[in-house]
Amino acid sequence: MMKDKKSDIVAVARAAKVSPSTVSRSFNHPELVKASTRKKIDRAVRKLGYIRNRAAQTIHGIRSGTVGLIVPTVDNAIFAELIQSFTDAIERMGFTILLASHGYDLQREYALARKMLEHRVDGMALIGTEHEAETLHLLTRQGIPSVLLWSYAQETVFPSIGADNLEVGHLVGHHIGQLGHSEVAMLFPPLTGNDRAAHRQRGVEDALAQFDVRVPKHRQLETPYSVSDAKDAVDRLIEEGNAPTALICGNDVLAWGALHALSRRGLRVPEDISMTGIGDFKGSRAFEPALTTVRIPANQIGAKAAGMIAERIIASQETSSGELVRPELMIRDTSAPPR
Amino acid sequence: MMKDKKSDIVAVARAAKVSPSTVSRSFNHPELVKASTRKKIDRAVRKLGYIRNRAAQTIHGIRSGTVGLIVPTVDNAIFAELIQSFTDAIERMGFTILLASHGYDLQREYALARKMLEHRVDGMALIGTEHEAETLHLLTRQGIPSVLLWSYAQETVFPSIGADNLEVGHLVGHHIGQLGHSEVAMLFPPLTGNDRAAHRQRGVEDALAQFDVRVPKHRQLETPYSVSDAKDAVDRLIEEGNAPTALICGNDVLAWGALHALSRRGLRVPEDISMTGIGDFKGSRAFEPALTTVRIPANQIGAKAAGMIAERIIASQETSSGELVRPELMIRDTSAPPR
DNA sequence: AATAGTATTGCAAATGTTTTCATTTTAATG
DNA sequence: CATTAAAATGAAAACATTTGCAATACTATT
Repeated sequence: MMKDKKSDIVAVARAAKVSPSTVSRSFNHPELVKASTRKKIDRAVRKLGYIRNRAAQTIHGIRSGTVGLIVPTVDNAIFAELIQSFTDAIERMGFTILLASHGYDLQREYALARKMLEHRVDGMALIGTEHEAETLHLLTRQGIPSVLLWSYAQETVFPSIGADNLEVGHLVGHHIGQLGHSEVAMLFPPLTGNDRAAHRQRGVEDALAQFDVRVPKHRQLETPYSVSDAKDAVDRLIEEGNAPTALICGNDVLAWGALHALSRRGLRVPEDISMTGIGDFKGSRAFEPALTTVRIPANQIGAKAAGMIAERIIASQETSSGELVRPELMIRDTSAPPR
Repeated sequence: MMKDKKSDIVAVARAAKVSPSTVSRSFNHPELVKASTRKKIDRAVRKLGYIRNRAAQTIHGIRSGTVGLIVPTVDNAIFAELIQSFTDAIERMGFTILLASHGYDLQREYALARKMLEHRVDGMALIGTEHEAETLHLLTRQGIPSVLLWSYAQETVFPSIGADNLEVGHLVGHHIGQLGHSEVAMLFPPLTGNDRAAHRQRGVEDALAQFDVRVPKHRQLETPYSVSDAKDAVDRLIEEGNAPTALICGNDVLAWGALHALSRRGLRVPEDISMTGIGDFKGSRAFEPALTTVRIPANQIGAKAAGMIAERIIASQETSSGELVRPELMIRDTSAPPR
């Protein structure tokens, strides 16, 4: 309103009758300034409504206090949980998050990473291990502490923390194979630019192959991550009379859609068709019937990644080379032997 | 790696054999520098891997190019869609988003807002109309263009864009009342610090009152936004033999959980119990049975809000005083007259 | 070829902090 | 009360840019 004049550190200094240096110190090294002056300064700050300008600090090579997080999409149960836990943890360490999403377009991811670098983020977190060489190169060249979330791989430039999606896929493939299914269908999202999905699918196929099970082309469904698209796709599959005895879904969201389709068609799960998801998102356990899926602990991954990146930022430690999080097969009510 | 020396604008200038001023200009006012010099500069930039430092620009009163977005939580279908559309739109306008979540704690919201101001965000977006006076005061005093998303109210300090949640609640209440239900239960999230939920519930009660329907205490369920909590709560309600003929849920997530509970209990929807949600999240239409709910167009709200805030930032326009988005009752398969 | 006008460029000041170093104040010691 | 050490403060340089103004280099015109 009125006191909008200008609130820089010198205005505060003037109001408190001290020098700007002292004001600065009272913020950054309070132990170096006398308690009484600190009090004066605090009063002036309050009176003027002064707010520190991090941009001006950042210019001094001081950390900006921000961490960039680039995800494929926010609007998806998968990443929502991950984003939440990551931001919570990173925030607790005093950082603020710069968020952007690229819609599974890795070129776009590069552009976004650049933009974040312009903002001088102290660290970067990306989803998955597959990225443009350009992007990775940019990050290493600028020496930005970075981590890759959600999937794990050994040979990555940056530490990755997450599950091995081949193993994840293997888990469900093996489960279904072992139950004795031979008529299997798969429902996955588009694989390009999505190492998670690609590896999972391969894992499933490899595991199934051990049981001499092949999934024919016409039973390999592909839809975006969307309940209704998944529902429609499965609905069509059933209508065509191609119903398998087991349907393996690339993630829980797709499985939910598929479950709805079967429900509408009057097919019983798991009696008529077995179904598996991947992710164990919130809600999958509560689904009726409870979904058999693979648990990938997003919370844990987010929190650990945050800790790891903060560590790398603060201590410049090159230490940890990532962490493999083990997925867990959650056998619930949607999978059973074929009749 | 090696070329890590230091890449400031003067290094670029040196490499291109021009003055720093010219380099700066070639970024900010390219039309003022000769094409050939621009080319030289570009080459130097590329060679050195120079990345602009927005912090240093921001110090000149130039916009930081960031917008703060503070939400109650990310990990929720409700906000996920909103965040996605808002960030997409705001990004398209050249801004980057600073994201934080306060977990329905408005004191925390204040602290987060402050932190964002330290980063000199160009604008702020908050969810809902209920906030600490402190927060609002802070924002106005600093003259930060701000908008309130998701719910609409007239008397707000900042323009709000969203639905009138009284109306939203009224819509479902009226629908259920008109169908002839008198044994009604409600399932809502905690109301404190959540104007959306509070208004909706009041709207429902008001509408029901017109049909002389009262919802007794023991049929007013409260759980956090969680499918499984909702499921458990409804499960308990049924078990106690208090089954109503209609269950009004504060949002779709809760309705999903409730639907699962009924499914498990073998109750048929809508034959035995009618059910309504609020929000029309992705997946509600595909649910089996398809959920009767109130559509609040998150995409639209997010995009419009982004436009509005960008406008206020760029043109300093005080113009638009917000926008009321009309909710739409989506009657689908979960509501019917009581038997 | 000289002139005027315009297009480019550079210089230097300014932006809001932090930090090093020097100076002043305060407290402790003899 | 003088002396010394420690504590507190201030002055000025530094950080990476932008920008107003002045200087220089072109271009077209006569």
